[in-house]
This record gives sequence, C-alpha cells and structure tokens, in this order.
Amino acid sequence: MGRQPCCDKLGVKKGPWTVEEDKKLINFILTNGHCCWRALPKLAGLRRCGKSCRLRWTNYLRPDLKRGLLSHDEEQLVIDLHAHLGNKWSKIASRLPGRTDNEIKNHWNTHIKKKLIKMGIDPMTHQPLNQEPSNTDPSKTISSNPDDISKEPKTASTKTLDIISGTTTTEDESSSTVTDQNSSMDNENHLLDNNYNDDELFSYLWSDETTKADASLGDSNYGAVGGTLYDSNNISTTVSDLPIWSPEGINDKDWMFLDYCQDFGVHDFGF
DNA sequence: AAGATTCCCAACCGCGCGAGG
DNA sequence: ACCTCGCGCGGTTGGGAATCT
Repeated sequence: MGRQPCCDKLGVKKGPWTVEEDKKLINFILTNGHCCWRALPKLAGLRRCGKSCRLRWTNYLRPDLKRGLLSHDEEQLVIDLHAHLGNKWSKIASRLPGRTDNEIKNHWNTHIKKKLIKMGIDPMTHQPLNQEPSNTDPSKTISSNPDDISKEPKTASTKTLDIISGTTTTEDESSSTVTDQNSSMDNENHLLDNNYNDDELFSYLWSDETTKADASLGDSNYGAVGGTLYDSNNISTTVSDLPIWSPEGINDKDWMFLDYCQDFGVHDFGF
C-alpha cells in the first residue's frame, strides 16, 4: 500500500518562500495556531505542503528566533553537546534557545567542523585525528542512550576544546565522574569554562523543563504569553517585555516593510 | 570586468516514531 | 496486535552570494 505522500505533488509549490506566502503563514498561525500542519496550507490559502509550512515557521518565521552567527558560548555548547549526543541536532538545538536544529546543523557543517579539523580534532569522535578512536560513536561515548547521559558517570576520556582560544582539555578518565568533576571545577581549562560547568550544564540540559520560549510557542497567542527568551549571553528576557506581536497589530505599512525585509525573521520586523 | 570556483544556508526528501483507531 | 496518519528528525541538495583568478 505504501506510504501516503505528505502532500499531493501536483499543484504544490516548492522552492523559496515569497513574502506573500510568509504573510499568509504568519497571519494564519498567529490567528489560529498550528493545530494540524497537514491541514494548515489549505486553511491558510497556501499552495504548499504542511511539512514545508512547518519548516518555514520553525526555522525562519518563529518570533523567538535569534538570527546571526552563533556566539562563542553557543559554539562551545554545541561542541560539547555534540561530543555527548552526536548528530542529534534537535536535542542540541533544544538547549540553545532561539536556535533551530537546521541552523545548528548548518553552522556545524560549515564552520565548526572545519575549525575542528584545522585543529586536528575529528569532528565526529572529538578525538585527535591521528589517534585511533576508542569509541567512534559519540553518542555512545557516555551512554548508549543519549537521554541518559546525566545519569551515568563519565568513564571515557573526553577531550574538549575552546575553538576560539584554541585550548584543549583532557579529562581524567580513570576516576572522573560527573559528580567528582564538580570538585575540580576551578580548573581553568575545564570544559565550558566560559559560562558553564558540567554540573550546572547537565542539570540544565537534562531537566524536564523545556525552554520557556519554546513553551510559549505552544500557545497560538504567542505575543501575549509569558516566556523567556535569551540573548547570546543567556541573559533571559521575559516575552512580556517584548513588543506585542499580533495580527491586529500589523498594518499595511508593516506589511510593506516586510517586503523589504523578507530575509529576516518575524521578530526582526519589530512587532 | 567577467568568468570560475567556493561557500553558505534555506528548503527538500525520506525515514522512524508515537498516537490513535 | 496491527494499521494508518501526522509530526519531527537527520541527511542532502540547489542556487544565490561571496571570493578568487
């Protein structure tokens, strides 16, 4: 019987989104939410498949998205998370508020990967390139289940590095655990010594609490709900502090402005 | 200035998973 | 237990932008 295609191929537009399409999508979601992506294009008057709409929204139009290059801290966090999780971009992205899995994936492939290789680090194993990896699957370095890494002691040698300063750190695999690493947090070269330490990091990473910014998106009334956004230094800002973003608040002038700003996310329009 | 090459990233594709019937 | 459906994830690609020759 085969799998039903996500959309009927005939009459479904592909390729870059136009400003008009963006307007329709934004307007519809802000008015109605996105209860069902499959039905959304029809309801919103778009000749796109639901999947395409979802991607456009999550990767580009969501009001809480940050734009621009990843900060140093964000890059460090991505590297560390990748060392533990492997290519679990969505999991990594979920720990970087305002960043999407696609964005992180692209950044990894175009920037971080090259930096690591240049430094002689295998981007997949996070081991020196000329060294035979002890375990080639990064997701299995700590645990076979990436979700369980907070529960297990770190037994493998984990080499971390600061790609900006170029320093590397090798943790002592023989006795180090997540817990007793806490006692050596004053090691200046320690993993994520910029803003993070393992204990805080992992308790943050593996807490059940999703980012409030994301949570706020579960509600169709995005602009009005409370939530937390973070700037590049992880300094939080409550959504309620931000300008109200609602379809009613958009006038023709705003939409004209959109025409000139199609390469930016919704929040860049100043709503 | 113009063509060639490389880089970058938005968007697409196909698969896996979970929920619900 | 099985099937279908919808969503989300990770890998890949196409084409515009930037850089090089």
